[in-house]
Amino acid sequence: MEELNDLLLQRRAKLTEFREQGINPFANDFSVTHTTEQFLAAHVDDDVAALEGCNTPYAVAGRIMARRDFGKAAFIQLQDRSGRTQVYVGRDNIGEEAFDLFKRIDIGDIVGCIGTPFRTKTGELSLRATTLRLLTKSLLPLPEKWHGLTDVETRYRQRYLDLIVNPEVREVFKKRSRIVSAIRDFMVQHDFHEVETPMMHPIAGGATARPFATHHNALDMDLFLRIAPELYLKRLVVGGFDRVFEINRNFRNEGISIRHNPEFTMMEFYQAYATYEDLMNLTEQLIGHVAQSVLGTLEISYGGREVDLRAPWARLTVREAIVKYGHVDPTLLEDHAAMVEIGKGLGLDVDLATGHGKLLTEIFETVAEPHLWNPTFITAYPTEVSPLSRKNDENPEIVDRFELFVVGRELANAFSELNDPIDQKERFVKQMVDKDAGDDEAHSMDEDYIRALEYGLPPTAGEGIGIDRLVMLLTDAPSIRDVILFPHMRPESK
RNA sequence: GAGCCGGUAGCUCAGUCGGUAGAGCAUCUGACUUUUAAUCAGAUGGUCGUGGGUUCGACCCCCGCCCGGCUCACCA
Repeated sequence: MEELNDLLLQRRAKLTEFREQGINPFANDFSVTHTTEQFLAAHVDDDVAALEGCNTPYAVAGRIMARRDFGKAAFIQLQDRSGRTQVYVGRDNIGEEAFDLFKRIDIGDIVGCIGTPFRTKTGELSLRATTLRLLTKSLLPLPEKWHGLTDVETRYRQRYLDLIVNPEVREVFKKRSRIVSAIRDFMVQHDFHEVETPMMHPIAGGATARPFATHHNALDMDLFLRIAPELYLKRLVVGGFDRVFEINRNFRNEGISIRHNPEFTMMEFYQAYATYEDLMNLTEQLIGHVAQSVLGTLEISYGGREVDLRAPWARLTVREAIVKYGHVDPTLLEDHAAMVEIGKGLGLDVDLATGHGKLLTEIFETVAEPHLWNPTFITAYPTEVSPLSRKNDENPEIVDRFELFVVGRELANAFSELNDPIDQKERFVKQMVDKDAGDDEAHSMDEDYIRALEYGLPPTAGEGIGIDRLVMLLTDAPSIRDVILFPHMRPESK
């Protein structure tokens, strides 16, 4: 048996009372004509006198967020998807019977009001209700009006409550929606074709990460939630979709942090007959377009610091960044023993057996990444850490790849694709060796992908952009949980 | 997975050398027909995350566990 405290019992008692009086506490027959925003916008310029004779009826509906009672009249704040408006409820206007009902209506209840506009003594445009109906009885009390709901655990677990009481949270998610729309608009304008590829993969490929495993009963086969759509999207380029993109979830069975959620949203796109350098230009334009259309500016603020998104963005190689931010003597960059010592000095778990490319990457991440505040493209990644990238024509030790960093975080990863099926097969084979040696993040062999490459993948560049992180940047959110409606949580303890 | 911090009324928070828990808002009762965190008077409301231990006595001290936050590790 569920235990109910006084607050809950009182509301249930009112529910029963309403039913006994023939009032449906979950009515579904109220027609709304306007949002609160439309109502306010219609009369924003009208003064007291102009509204005097205004008999235009407005029917609005929403949740009661506050009420201020004066015996035979009251003001309530009605909240709908567009915002809030104040409604004046007077006994003389709605009648005695309706007013009796109104007196038993709680904050949190959802009501429908029909009325006409007027301005109060203090000048606030309000709705004078002539009809007020209960549409949904709320059985749980809302958080306090002044401090609201701040407990982060409750905010994430009961996002509906967070959304009811915290308008800035609603704004973040509205903005997230506009950001995704702006991205789609941009991609479609640039002749990219949107697709959806499998979320359940027999082989988890396209990235190095531990997957979630699941099982298909009827087929009696193991499947993995995808860690990246990459290999499917490139199959589509083979198929002739020269420009494709997908915005969807990836799943990685790894740690949770302020910037990692087990499921996260990524846009991946592929453009045939383009190089990673073309994608740097496209990325500047894309993020510029999104920021401009959603925020109206390219000069934004994150965590109290200015971020300048205006193109062109800085471009540095991994080695240049190490020299610039790590103050490393450039003549030592290729001296493995010296660099191992520098790595150890930084507290990295490296030794002489560590590959030079991996070593440089780790040093870069430690000394440079946190300083890359304004958008910066980092290029010339070691081949060793880039199994799917095309080797640079002049220097096979590096690949044609960039990563984009903003506010000290990786936001995008892109490269000219490896389209030589023989080279690709060799790299898969090497990964299989690593896997057998115990590296459970190593790539698996994907025979069908090799077959697709054998038909011929045109020269192509591809990129992945972390949508959650982009939203964090553009909404000034400190944690990825603030931009994911239902972030992953352990089950509530009973 | 490790370290640090936290969990007290519906919400936001106090609290004590270890002596049986308090405020504001919400709720309930009453007053009030132009308020803006309305106001005034009164009242109700708690297994102090959970399970042990120490103690005459534990919200407080000790141990285990659960949940969360931050940092680190893995990674995007």
